[in-house]
Amino acid sequence: MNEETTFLKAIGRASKMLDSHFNERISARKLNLTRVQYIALKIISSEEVTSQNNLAFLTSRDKTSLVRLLNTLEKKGYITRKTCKEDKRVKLLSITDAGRDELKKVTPIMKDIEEYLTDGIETEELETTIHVLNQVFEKVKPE
Amino acid sequence: MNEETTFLKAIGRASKMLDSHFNERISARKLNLTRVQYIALKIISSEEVTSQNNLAFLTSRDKTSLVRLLNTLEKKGYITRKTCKEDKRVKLLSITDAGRDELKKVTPIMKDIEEYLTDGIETEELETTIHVLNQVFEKVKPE
DNA sequence: GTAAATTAGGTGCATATGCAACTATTCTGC
DNA sequence: GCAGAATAGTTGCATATGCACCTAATTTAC
Repeated sequence: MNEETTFLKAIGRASKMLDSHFNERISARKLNLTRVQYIALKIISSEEVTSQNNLAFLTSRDKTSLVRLLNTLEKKGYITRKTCKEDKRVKLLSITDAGRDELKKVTPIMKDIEEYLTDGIETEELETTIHVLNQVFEKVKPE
Repeated sequence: MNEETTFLKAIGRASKMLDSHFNERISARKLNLTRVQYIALKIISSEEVTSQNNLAFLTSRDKTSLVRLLNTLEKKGYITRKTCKEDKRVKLLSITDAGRDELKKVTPIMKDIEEYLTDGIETEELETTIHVLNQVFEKVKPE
């Protein structure tokens, strides 16, 4: 075994499997959202007003990544972009009814996955894990 | 806060930050390996013989993803592909001297990152976290 | 022993990601 | 009040990823 990279490997593998598992469940139900699209759409639906840059910050992604992600969501008819009147550089994002419908279908799947993956793990172990992972995030997060 | 997705969110964010942090360190040193390229190259260097399909299995990735990853590594001169004599469908992968040199430069960076990220975390907490993450992996891994 | 199934590797297509460089707009310093 | 700095969004380029489908080689089933 590779002692010095056990921790990084564990994080990377778990994250990768989580993604695969999500995609499997989504495509099995013939739904139409990737994991990142889900994350973005959920934030857009819950925020009062969101700019693309703000969304990039909230998802810890480069703004260029968001541009293309939002192009896809817009093409699917799940969001709209509207130029802000006060600052014409800014585009305000909002979710459409179709987007809200899709979100309503995908959200319980996320919940199922969380339940499935955490089943059999002690509450205390789970809390420790979340705590440690959040420490990792805090240590290297931007800003 | 979003109670039902705390665990998944923590995994996703930590993994994402880990990747960003790796890329920052690599580009700061003007090195020439992405994280996935590093993972693949390391396996190729440590295995006696490796086929592309085996590497896809070992990295939990689709074989098409590996094809293109290996194209890149081959173009960089870090690996070679050789058709297997016993089974002409198979291509055997091996690392070149240039690949070994690059690997030698990147490996300590991975070690540094692991040390940096785990610094200040109790050994017991760390073990719990690795254990929990590996359970997640085992639950949803392929095969 | 040959046809059918399986396997290894590969392409085409769609999505995701980040860096560098760009445009348009707004802010700031003087 | 205008020049230069900063900011929001965008495009070009390179890499990564997986699915559907393809070709070539091997295995199997009869």
